[in-house]
Amino acid sequence: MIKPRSRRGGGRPTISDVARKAGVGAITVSRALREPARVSEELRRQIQAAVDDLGYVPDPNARALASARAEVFGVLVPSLTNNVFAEVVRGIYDSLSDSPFRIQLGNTHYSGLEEERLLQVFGSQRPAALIVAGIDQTSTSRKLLENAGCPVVQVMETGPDPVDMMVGFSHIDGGRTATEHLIEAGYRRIGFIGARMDPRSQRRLAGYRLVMEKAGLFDPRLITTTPVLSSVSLGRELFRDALAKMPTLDGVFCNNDDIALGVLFECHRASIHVPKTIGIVGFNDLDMMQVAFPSITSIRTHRYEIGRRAVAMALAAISGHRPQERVVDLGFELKRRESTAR
Amino acid sequence: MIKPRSRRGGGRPTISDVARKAGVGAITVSRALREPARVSEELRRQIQAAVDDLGYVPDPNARALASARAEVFGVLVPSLTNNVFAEVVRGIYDSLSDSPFRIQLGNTHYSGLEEERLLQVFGSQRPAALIVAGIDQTSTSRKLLENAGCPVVQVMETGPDPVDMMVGFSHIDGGRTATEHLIEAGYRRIGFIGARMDPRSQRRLAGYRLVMEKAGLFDPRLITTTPVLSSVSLGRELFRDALAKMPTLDGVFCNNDDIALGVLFECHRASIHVPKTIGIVGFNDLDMMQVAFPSITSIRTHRYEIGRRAVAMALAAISGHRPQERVVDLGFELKRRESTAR
DNA sequence: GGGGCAAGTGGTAGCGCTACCATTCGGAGC
DNA sequence: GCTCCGAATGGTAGCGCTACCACTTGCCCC
Repeated sequence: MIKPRSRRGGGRPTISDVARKAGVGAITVSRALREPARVSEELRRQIQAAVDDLGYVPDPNARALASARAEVFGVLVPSLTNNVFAEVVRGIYDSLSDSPFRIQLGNTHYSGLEEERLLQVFGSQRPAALIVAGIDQTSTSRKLLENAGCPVVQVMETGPDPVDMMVGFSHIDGGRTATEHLIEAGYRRIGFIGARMDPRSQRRLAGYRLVMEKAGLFDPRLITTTPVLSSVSLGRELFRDALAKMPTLDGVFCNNDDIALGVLFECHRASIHVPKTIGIVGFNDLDMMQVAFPSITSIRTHRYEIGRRAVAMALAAISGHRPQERVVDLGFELKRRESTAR
Repeated sequence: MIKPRSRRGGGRPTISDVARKAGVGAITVSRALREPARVSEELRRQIQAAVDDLGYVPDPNARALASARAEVFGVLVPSLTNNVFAEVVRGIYDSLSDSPFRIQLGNTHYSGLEEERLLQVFGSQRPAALIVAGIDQTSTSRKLLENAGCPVVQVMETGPDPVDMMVGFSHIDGGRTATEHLIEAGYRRIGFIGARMDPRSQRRLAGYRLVMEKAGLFDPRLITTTPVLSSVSLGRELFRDALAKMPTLDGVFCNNDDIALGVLFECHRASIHVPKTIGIVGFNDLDMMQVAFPSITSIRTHRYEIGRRAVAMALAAISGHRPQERVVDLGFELKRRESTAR
């Protein structure tokens, strides 16, 4: 006694239903869907008709199992709410929206261990590509990436030793540029304020320090940081700390724009004139920086473009045309605004 | 001639490798992994040892195919960069990080058509649950949700007719509360400024209108909206438009906090005193509202909690304990601040 | 005019896992 | 002592798809 079909499947049409209806073999349907060029015009039309008629949608799980490759991009970012990564992710989504690839997004919470765990999980799906934020993976993570058997793109930063490919920019140079700008604008007692000091923030700080030392302006008491997650209100508090520690402060380079905004608000509240008494430079150049009053000088980074480029490189690699340049530096731009126009 | 194993598989250990090593049947391994209670202590230990030894990780695709159910939560939001949805998504991620469920995140770009397309794609995976933003699905989307064969949670809003479950709050009431507050604070020529007027913004506007009409203060020229995506700089522009149209404006209820911040900055720039000349109320209560100078009155919404609750309800439904309350209203809170303290 | 070759099509045999149904075995119940 | 039952385990047969290898044409080339 044989139950005819769909004992478990829930009765959705399968590829054989389509094949039967179109009067062809199942493989031909499979091919028509994946490599239309290899199927004759005629059959393609018949098959398409059958597909439309039955409302057939291929089962991605069966597909992944049979081909040992899932049409999934694994994406690992340290935060979902940080606008910076949200923009990168948006770039990735927009670039993949017309492709068959799905996206598996993971949140590492800035934790190397969490990253390892997620890479393990993602790897078990045999993804088509992996995009990970940062270049400071643990050695375990690095090994997982190297053995993933798919293109890997590290994003947000550039560095000397890519697992596979990289798209980003130099955070040291960003920190350097911001600090040089403050010095050129005439500021001398320039503080660094930073929250959630992840490796990228550390490098911005390193850039700041290089420039300050070279100018003979460095003083460790100018630096105010915390591992706490960044926010506008934290920016305000850190600025107050910095000022208490160093009342002669005349400028600040902030870790990011949230902090910069917090500094600006505190200046308003305490009637500290910006840019006369204090100059402010942010990092990332969120939309609101140009609207703020006074508008805030910031380092514009190309987050959305990083996402797009990462996908483009991964897709190229998947189709066998691995790009010449394994490391792409998208740079950044200093946006001079009122907050440093002394 | 038989090639022994892993013709395509890439040589990763499979469940039969584990079974052989542990000296048990493959099913027993499967059970030990999924329902440990049904396997004896003894075998469980042996199996665990074999798993650890081989570094076995189950293949989620094979699992999904065999069980006709993927361990995936499909999540559909209209924007990835809007902090409001980012917070909801973060709540969802945090709630699922210790579960076997993966997350498939889709970006509908506020488009009903895009939502339909994504529901189609997500549905083809047989997800364990679906979480979608909003309650205004197209009839096609609604049908797809109803036939998804899994728990469905609509989030961000409450309404009378859930597909399955709902977690959110009433945007009409939010708009009403914000407007009432402005009137109570002594403002009369109260404008509404809104960007990207999605259904939720429309309902906030409806709440505003109800209250204004009831108070005999309504005037259509008080309303300034645009379908353009919201941003701080757009808030500034819209406020200028509103003021040009209606110079006697003495208060604004903003669609969201970005717009409110743009209004505040423009007030600074134009030396319009807040709250004396203009009162400002935002919506969502982002962290920066309380730091702004002057701090901005806003309607605090519980985005993160909405994400967590949605997952909790879905998980309960999956395990067969569908919650009594199908519609959960998490409410909101008016945060009175300096921007309306006349 | 026969071999060679490419294009088009199909059959078979899995991919790695779990649903479904045995099967075994020890102990409770009469 | 026998039946009955539940707990523990295993075998078989797929889930829906694609890799791999035929096989059939038609046509070009020498």
